[in-house]
Amino acid sequence: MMMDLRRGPWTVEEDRTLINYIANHGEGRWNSLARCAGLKRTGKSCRLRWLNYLRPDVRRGNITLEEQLLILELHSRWGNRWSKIAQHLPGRTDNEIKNYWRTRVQKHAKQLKCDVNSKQFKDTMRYLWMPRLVERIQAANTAAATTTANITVSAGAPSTHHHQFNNFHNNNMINNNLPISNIINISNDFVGSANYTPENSSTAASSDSFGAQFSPVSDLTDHYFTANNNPTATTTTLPVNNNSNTTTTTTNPHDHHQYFQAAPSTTHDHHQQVGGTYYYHPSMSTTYDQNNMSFSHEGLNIDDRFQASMDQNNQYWIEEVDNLWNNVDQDMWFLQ
DNA sequence: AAGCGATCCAACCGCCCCCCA
DNA sequence: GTGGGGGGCGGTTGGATCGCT
Repeated sequence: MMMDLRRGPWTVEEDRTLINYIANHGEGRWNSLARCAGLKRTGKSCRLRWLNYLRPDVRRGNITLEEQLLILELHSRWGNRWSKIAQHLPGRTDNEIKNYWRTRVQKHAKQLKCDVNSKQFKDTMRYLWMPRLVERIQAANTAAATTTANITVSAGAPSTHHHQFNNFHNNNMINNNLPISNIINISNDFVGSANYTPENSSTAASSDSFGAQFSPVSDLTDHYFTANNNPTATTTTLPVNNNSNTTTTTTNPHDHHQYFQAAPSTTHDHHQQVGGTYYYHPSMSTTYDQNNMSFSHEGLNIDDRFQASMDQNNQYWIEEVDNLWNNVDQDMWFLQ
């Protein structure tokens, strides 16, 4: 029997129903899940809503420089294998990466009047944009390293999302004035970061770097993300809904976190992780030596690195993420 | 302030593969 | 072996928002 199925945007009530159901019964078997939860949605719709939006470890906000670099690199290897690429960017969804690629990269290819699949364009990516990214990442980190202590977390890029569950994530990731140590500690999955250091950064786009290759993906990503298994409770304040200015102080987010962790995952891909919240910070964990094609770790521990770079980096990646794509003239010259 | 094109991104679609009865 | 359901994946759409004139 064909029951009337809802389509289009999810309501807060539907979200809540899905979240509660998954918290109690786990995910998977999406069609029966949709039925049993009383959602008038297809299983696919539920799956997508959960994986791309509601699951607690989904990471929102602008794509960082490091993430851009990784996306370019991985895409050059695997093409449009979005889910495969997403596996190497914790908290990012294939959908998000795909959207990023289409809106930024493909748009730029169009501006340059060349095919996104052409060798020309791929060379431009590898030999111009990627070194350019590396430079910017290094510049951001160099500036960040000069920043000193006692930093509290301030809003980086204001989220355009207003949904209560997004606010939940965003509040916990960057928008709360929590001490850094708390932010770090409520993570029990990943604190990911990276720092590419080209051998000769001031001429990274010059001929010296043209032949340089990045290390194999496994090397790259193994070094990108390091685990932090030190969960600690904290408290936060959540907006009640998008149309209201009222807020409510809930149980700590880590309780919520544990709540989600109760639900076992039954999927088999990169979405396997149900529990956990990513607290990623894009800075200064690992240094990539392009000449030796190897990585090395900085001596600082993760808290120090995080503290030292937080403020600066927030500023930098807002300003510089867009600049990557704004040198059309230079790119044109390169193409010729 | 209004109109309008550009941009973003959540959600959907269709195809395909895998697994199990 | 095979048919059907579940689910993964890449491509596309459409509504909301942005930003420029």
